[in-house]
Amino acid sequence: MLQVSRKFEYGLHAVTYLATKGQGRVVTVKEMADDIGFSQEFLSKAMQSLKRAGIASSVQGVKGGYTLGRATTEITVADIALAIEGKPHLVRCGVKAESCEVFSSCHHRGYMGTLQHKIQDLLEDTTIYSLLQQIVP
Amino acid sequence: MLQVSRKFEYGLHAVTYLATKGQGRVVTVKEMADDIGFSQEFLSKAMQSLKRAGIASSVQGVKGGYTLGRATTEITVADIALAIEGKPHLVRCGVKAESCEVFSSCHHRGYMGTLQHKIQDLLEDTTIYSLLQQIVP
DNA sequence: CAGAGCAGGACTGAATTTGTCCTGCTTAAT
DNA sequence: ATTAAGCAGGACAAATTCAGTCCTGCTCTG
Ligand code: FES
Ligand code: FES
Repeated sequence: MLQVSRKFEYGLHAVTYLATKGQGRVVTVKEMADDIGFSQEFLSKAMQSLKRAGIASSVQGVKGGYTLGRATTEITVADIALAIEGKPHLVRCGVKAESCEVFSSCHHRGYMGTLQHKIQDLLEDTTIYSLLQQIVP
Repeated sequence: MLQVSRKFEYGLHAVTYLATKGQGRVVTVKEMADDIGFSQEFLSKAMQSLKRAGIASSVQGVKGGYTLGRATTEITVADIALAIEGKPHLVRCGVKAESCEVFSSCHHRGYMGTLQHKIQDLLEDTTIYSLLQQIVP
């Protein structure tokens, strides 16, 4: 259906939220969830993915929580998508060739590949920094 | 997961298939399905969607089948996507606002909107004609 | 050492996708 | 007129994916 996953939306919200809080500030999942209006458990999953990708970094124990792992100019929307949804596969043969019954006779595999690339480029062109700039106050 | 639906793949295959057969030629679903290697029943669904959108036109009765509804230069990938998957909704609030719990506090709705537009533009930029040109013989 | 909070696996329910089936309608050919 | 090929489309079933919950363990502060 060419729709972004909910987990990705959670992640993007979380990152912009952290960004507005400033780099140093450690924020707990509960605080974020309450503040934004998400399910705490599920947001936690998204944060874990972001952490593994280095986009967020975590502090454990009491007084723990999450911060951004790097500057907002160094985080693109593509990074978040990759962290949360994994490598994109616009078509099935992207994940494994056998999933396309007609692999050998396929005429548009090449096009779909470049299309995916172009979409990827769109996502890479937007950093969190520039995303925040776009907000009208 | 930002992946195109199988039905769309079926439809795209079908359109390029019809295109290579020439405008006048009426092709039956069975022929297409056998030839390409798809499930006849399911391909039939895709064809019905294409028909409703005017991309394909059908001939009923014995000796019936499908033809392209208009010239290959007048069919874009976006048309096929629209016919088969309906209007695209990259984010949920695109379909209805209530599906976003945080509609009022959302920072990236604007961006997602323009992103969707850009993707749409990519799809509109490719006609079936130009797609067929790209095939290396 | 108690408790706040992250890490992550397992699991469940919901939603969507994918595919099949069946019935009816249209028309060419006999 | 009858038959059969083929489209139209609704209903349904299976499979897959997504969304969300639960539970257990680990880490650190006070
Ligand atoms: S082989 Fe995958 S789209 Fe054709
Ligand atoms: S309101 Fe829909 S993405 Fe924010």
